[in-house]
Amino acid sequence: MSDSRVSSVIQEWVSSYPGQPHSQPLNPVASNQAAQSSQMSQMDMISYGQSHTGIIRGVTDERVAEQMMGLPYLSYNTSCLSSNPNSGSLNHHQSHAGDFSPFLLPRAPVTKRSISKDSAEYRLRRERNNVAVRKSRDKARRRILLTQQRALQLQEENQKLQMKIGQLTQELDTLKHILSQRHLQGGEDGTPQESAI
Amino acid sequence: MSDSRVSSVIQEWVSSYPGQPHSQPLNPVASNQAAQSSQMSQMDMISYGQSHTGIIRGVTDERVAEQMMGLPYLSYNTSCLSSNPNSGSLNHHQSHAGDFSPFLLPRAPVTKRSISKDSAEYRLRRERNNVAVRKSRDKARRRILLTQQRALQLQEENQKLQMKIGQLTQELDTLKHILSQRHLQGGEDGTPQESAI
DNA sequence: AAGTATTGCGCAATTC
DNA sequence: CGAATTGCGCAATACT
Repeated sequence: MSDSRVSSVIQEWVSSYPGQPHSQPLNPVASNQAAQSSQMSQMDMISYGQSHTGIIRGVTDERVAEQMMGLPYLSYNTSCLSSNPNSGSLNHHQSHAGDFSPFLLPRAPVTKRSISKDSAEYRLRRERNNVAVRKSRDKARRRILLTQQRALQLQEENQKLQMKIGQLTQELDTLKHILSQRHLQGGEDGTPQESAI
Repeated sequence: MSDSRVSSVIQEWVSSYPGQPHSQPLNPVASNQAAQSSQMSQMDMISYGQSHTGIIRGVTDERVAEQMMGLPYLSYNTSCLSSNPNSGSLNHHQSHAGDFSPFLLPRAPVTKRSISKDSAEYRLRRERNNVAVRKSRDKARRRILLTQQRALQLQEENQKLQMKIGQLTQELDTLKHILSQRHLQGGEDGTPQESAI
């Protein structure tokens, strides 16, 4: 019956959850300055490595500052400008970190690799990532949908099972009753049969 | 037992789905040029309507502009959306252009209220929206989580129920068998009780 | 080391 | 008008 249908859905659902997607987000990291693209555009450069504090920010931008402002909703720790690896207390691989002593000067930019936003390579990367993002989100949407459907089906199935259990239980009680009656009757009087289940 | 726990979870889950969130997405609208903030920043202005060819601002009337805003003009063009995961798609930026209904032409500077991105009001709006967005997403995340938990619990419960049905069925078969035996045998031997089931 | 997959974020358009 | 949603691109990460 519907079993086959359910099964298939479940299967799809299961396939949506391979082991573990990745690892739990748990990443409250402050990658806040993301949207700063608007201002960033002025710099037209982003450093892929640790573009540290001073470097990027601190540049003439009001918008950023404003964004840093109060967040009524779950305040964020806007304070540090991203790039700070240990921010969220994440284990991440802070890999290369000790290089610069506690005081790194904004200069000595260990600049990993600055890429011009005009660079063809940059655009290529961006476009690829955008594609990946869309793909990933579609996937997520489908997964969520499947989970919802799965939940609904399980709920239905559950009700049916409960119902069945109710029937079986009742039937069982009846039989037990009948049996006990007969047992008592052994050879004595003859009580009615109660054929009705 | 666990019932109470399940119930509570279910309740939470249910509360996460008030009737309908809003309405189905279905909105493939081309809001693509969103990220252009980098470029936009140069203009420092955004037109809420469709800026377009030459004519853009020139009108300052907010009210009128806002009314126009809600019009579903260029809503449909990138119909590529629906269910189509086509990751590799390059669909998406083709923008809105030339397809308007017979009436209403681009000519009337349908210009919307242009708001300076420097404007305090703008920043205020943005910040509020950002807060709302975060809130909304948190909510969504929680909802998804609840759905997953719900599905898992239902699954467990299901297994238990199946198991129980198996037991009951077996017990029932046994009793039926016993009963049939007695029926046939009348009142002779005493078949073992098989109390153990 | 390089490429893809995820995730949080802000923007802007829409919906309520 | 204002809050809630949603699709999108960006950048930082996580994973391969």
